[in-house]
Amino acid sequence: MSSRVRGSTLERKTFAAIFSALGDETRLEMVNKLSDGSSRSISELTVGTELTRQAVTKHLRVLEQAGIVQCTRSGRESLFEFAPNKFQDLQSYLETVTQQWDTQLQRLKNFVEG
Amino acid sequence: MSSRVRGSTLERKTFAAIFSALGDETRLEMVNKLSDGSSRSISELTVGTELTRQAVTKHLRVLEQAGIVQCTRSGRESLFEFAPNKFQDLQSYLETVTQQWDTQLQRLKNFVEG
DNA sequence: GCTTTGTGCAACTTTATAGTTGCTATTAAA
DNA sequence: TTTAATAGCAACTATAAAGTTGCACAAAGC
Repeated sequence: MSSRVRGSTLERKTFAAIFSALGDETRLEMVNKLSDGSSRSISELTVGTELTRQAVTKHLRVLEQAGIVQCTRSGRESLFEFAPNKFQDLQSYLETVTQQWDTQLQRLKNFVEG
Repeated sequence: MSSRVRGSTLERKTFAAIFSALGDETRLEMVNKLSDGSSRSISELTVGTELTRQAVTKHLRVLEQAGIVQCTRSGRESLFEFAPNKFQDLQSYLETVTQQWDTQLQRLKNFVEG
């Protein structure tokens, strides 16, 4: 059996990693912040949260690992910015699954109706 | 600050739960199986996996809790089937975020150029 | 009635994740 | 050149998640 998902070159494992990275309120909050296109330092992203800088750093690394954000070093700062590619991959994945479901359901309907 | 995500009535917490439920290879595999529209029992869904029935049950309950699958009891069987609504919610969410990103990036571009 | 099949519940182990504290290094500012 | 700010690394705790085993119970089948 193929470990790939139809309509994409990404493996199931990769999708799971992306979903998992987004499966946390704090990280969704960060993604939401960064989706305004600006890049922010770890300290900036820590302000307004109830977390320590180190906790925020860990979350950012999880997002980076999954490819949802990108990190560049500038001086003494680590700047993070949103990277939309993986989001588009997820959209494709969700589309594929729902389309598959639609198609098969229609097939079943046709069969029942004769 | 609002705990809601623009363009949807679902709270961030709910989205996190759905993403989290999909953030597991085994569960993605199950979703993939069930996306053919048919409903299957726990035993059926256990066949072909390396897991015990109880482990599979736990995974299915996680998916059910997140609203990704539905469960109906029929005789002595618990039948699970795919429920696409939450998938559509996710699609909306992803769209919203990427659109927000596009918009803000365009705004930035206009500012720089203008 | 007895057996098989499908399931649920509870207790337990193992491992991963979230979060913390403490220390060090580097960059920028005074 | 001290001092502030920004961050990385390592060790640690606490909690959640994944998976197991064992037992009990209801529904079908013989």
